[in-house]
This record gives sequence, structure tokens and C-alpha cells, in this order.
Amino acid sequence: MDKTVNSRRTLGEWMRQCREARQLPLRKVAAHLDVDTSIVAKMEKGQRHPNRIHLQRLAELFDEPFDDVLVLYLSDRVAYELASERCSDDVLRVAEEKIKYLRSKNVKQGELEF
Amino acid sequence: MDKTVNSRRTLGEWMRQCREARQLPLRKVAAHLDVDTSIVAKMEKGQRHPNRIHLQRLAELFDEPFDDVLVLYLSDRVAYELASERCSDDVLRVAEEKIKYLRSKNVKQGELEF
DNA sequence: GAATTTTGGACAAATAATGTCAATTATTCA
DNA sequence: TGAATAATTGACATTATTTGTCCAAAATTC
Repeated sequence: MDKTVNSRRTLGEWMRQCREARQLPLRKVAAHLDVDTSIVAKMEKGQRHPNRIHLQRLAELFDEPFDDVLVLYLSDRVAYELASERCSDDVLRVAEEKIKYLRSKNVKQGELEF
Repeated sequence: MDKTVNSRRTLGEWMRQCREARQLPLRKVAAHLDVDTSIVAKMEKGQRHPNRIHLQRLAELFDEPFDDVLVLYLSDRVAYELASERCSDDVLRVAEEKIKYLRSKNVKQGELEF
């Protein structure tokens, strides 16, 4: 649970730390992701979201398991969405139940349609 | 936590149950929300998301505390987003920490910008 | 079986997200 | 210092996504 990658850090901060640890300029990461430098700068600040392909490339570039990066990414989305809401704890607990519920419902129907 | 409203039910299912309990046609709810009937039908199936104003009107129409409806709504969004991901449990736990982190960061900066 | 209700899809309008570019600011280091 | 490189920022066009309306077809009710 307290994996080094994911604990109390945003995806952007993880990116920046990885990049600086390797002394790479934004340009290099940008080239690897095949986007403009400014996009990477914004990603590191949480102002832009990488897509799945970006995540894969980040994982390979920074030598991190893809799943960990994915968790980092998804939890970012949830966190940014809920950070300004008073009731975020309730939301997370209810969401956990609801996910189970949705899955069981879809298993019953034999189809996945999220 | 296990409030009647929120436990293991989607927002749409809650809407439908409330509506049927009162024997209202979609038309009536639609009028109250000021949208087309088909939108309400889709909301009940989770194919359309109500906005904040809709939530307020739903709360008053079905006589439910607004905050409960809000939790129902937000947890729906999270659940639909994560239901198809393998690692949703990790995501929720990391997200919880991250929310605290984001808040403390923004408190320090003295500004809210989510 | 007529009237009402519900469902679903096509469509246009509104909104949000994405990436490129260029200009400005900051940092590095010779 | 000052030239070169790096980082930040905002404007902009483009693309996706979301939203609601309208309409026609099913389904339900009575």
C-alpha cells in the first residue's frame, strides 16, 4: 500500500522527481512522450493529464511497473476531483461499495459496459 | 456510513426508486428538473449525469438532504470511472492520502485551485 | 386498442481537453 | 556578464466529450 511511488505524491511530482534524479531536461521526456515540452511541464504541475500511451512510456522511461504508474494516474484524477469537496471521505467509502455493486451487476448481465 | 440513500445503489437507481415510490411519471421529474423526459430516463440508467442544480432539485423533490445526494452523485462518478480498472482498491486508498496531501499543499499556499 | 409512458438514437450546441506555437522568464556555466 | 539552454506561461486552433432537444418506436396501463 505504501509503495514508494504512490504515497502522498501526485503523478506530476513523481514525474519531476524521476526526471531530476536522472538530470533530464523536459525536452528529453517530451521527446520520449512525443509531445511538446510545455505539455510535460504542465503534466508535472498537474495541469495536463497524460493518456494511456504516455503512461506506458513514462513507466518504461522511469523504469517503474506500469500498474503503479496507472494507480498514480487514476488516484490523481479522483483526488483532483474530490479535493474541493467537503464529503470526500464518504464519497470514497460509498464508491468502494458501488464499484463492487456495479461489477456484480455487470457480471450477472454477462456484459461489461462502463 | 451505511445511510439508506447511499448504500450500494447508483444515483440512477435511487432516483428511480424515489420516483416509483411516489408513482410519478418521468414527465413530472423532468418538469421539476427542467429537462426533457429522455434525459431523466437516461439519468436513471446512469447514461447521463445530472448537474449541481439538478441535484439540488432532486434533493428537494425527493426530500433528501442535499449532501447525501451529492455523495451519491460523486461516488457514482468515481465508481463508473474505476469499475473497469483492476486496481481500483489501490486507487481509492492512494486517492484518500492524496486528497489530504493536496489540501495541505493548498492550505500552505493559501489558495484553492483545483 | 387508445392514451400514456418509457426508451433509444440522431443531431446540434455547448463545454472541456489536447497539443502547437511563440513569447517571456529563469537557470546554467564559460 | 552574457550567451545558451531550460522552463514557464498563455493564446490559439483542433479534437473529444458532454449536454439537451427532438422524434420515432416500444412498452405499459387502463
